[in-house]
Amino acid sequence: MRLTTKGRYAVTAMLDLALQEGKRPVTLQDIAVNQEISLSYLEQLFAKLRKAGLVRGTRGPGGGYRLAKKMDSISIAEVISAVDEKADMTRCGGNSDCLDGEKCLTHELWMELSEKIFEFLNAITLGELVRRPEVI
Amino acid sequence: MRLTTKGRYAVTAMLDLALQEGKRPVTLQDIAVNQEISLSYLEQLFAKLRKAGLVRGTRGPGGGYRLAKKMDSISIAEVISAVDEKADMTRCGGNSDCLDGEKCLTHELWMELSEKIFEFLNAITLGELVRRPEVI
DNA sequence: AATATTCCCGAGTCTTTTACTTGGTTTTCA
DNA sequence: TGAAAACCAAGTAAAAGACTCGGGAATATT
Repeated sequence: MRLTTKGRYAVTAMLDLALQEGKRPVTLQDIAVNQEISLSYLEQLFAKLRKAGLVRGTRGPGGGYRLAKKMDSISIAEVISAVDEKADMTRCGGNSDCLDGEKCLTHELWMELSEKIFEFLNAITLGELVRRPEVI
Repeated sequence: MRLTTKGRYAVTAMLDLALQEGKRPVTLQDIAVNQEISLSYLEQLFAKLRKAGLVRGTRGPGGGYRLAKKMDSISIAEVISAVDEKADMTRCGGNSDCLDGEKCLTHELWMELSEKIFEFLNAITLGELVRRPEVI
């Protein structure tokens, strides 16, 4: 579970969609201005979000993006892992027997922590975030 | 609160130190082999950890690094923020009035989430991680 | 039908961050 | 004295992040 600006862009954009839910679909142009980010880069992020089944785009004038699922069934972890290709952070691939058993103990600990972070972010939905306060 | 491989290296290394606490100090050479990372890069990370007052190094043969504080008073968040220079993830600097008030609402939401993540990682200490299971 | 608006797509480039390399110096133990 | 380690700094290579450009394809409005 990586947590970088890329993930932030995605989450913030999804929050934007969630906030406009029910109204007209949100255009990438709007979000681009909103977040001060390039349109084309956003398109690339949304291509991933779409592939992950999180958003649905409609073309033409008046078109834009909507959430593909209910905002309460979209977790933050889902959004983040949709956009960043997780490049095996452990290098020993979590097989937990890299060279010496002793030596990999710290890796194992990291994996555990990493899992907890995932669970944490997986337990928060867009819906909950939008319905503040007392998010968590 | 960024969460990247750099932070992972730092946390894993600190866990290593915590596990060896009481024994001889741990050399960077050991950690370098352990984590399959370059010695010099580790030195750079440890320079930051040292400046943050998290580790203490002793030179000469038989030397190495030890934790500078009790492992129970070192949080994961502390370790991570020691190594990565947080480059303003929001761009509006959290002043929450970037252009239009409405437009910055999503930023605000992100800030909130970000804070929660920090609190989460700040509540976990090296000590707790080492004394598994049931970390959290 | 024509046009403008939007999503969609891919290839390339610039920038920043990560990670490494090299070549040293200091301290300290044996 | 010599070796083992922390320290330090400057530069380079590799990867990821962010952007640019140039087009398509769908669709609502005129």
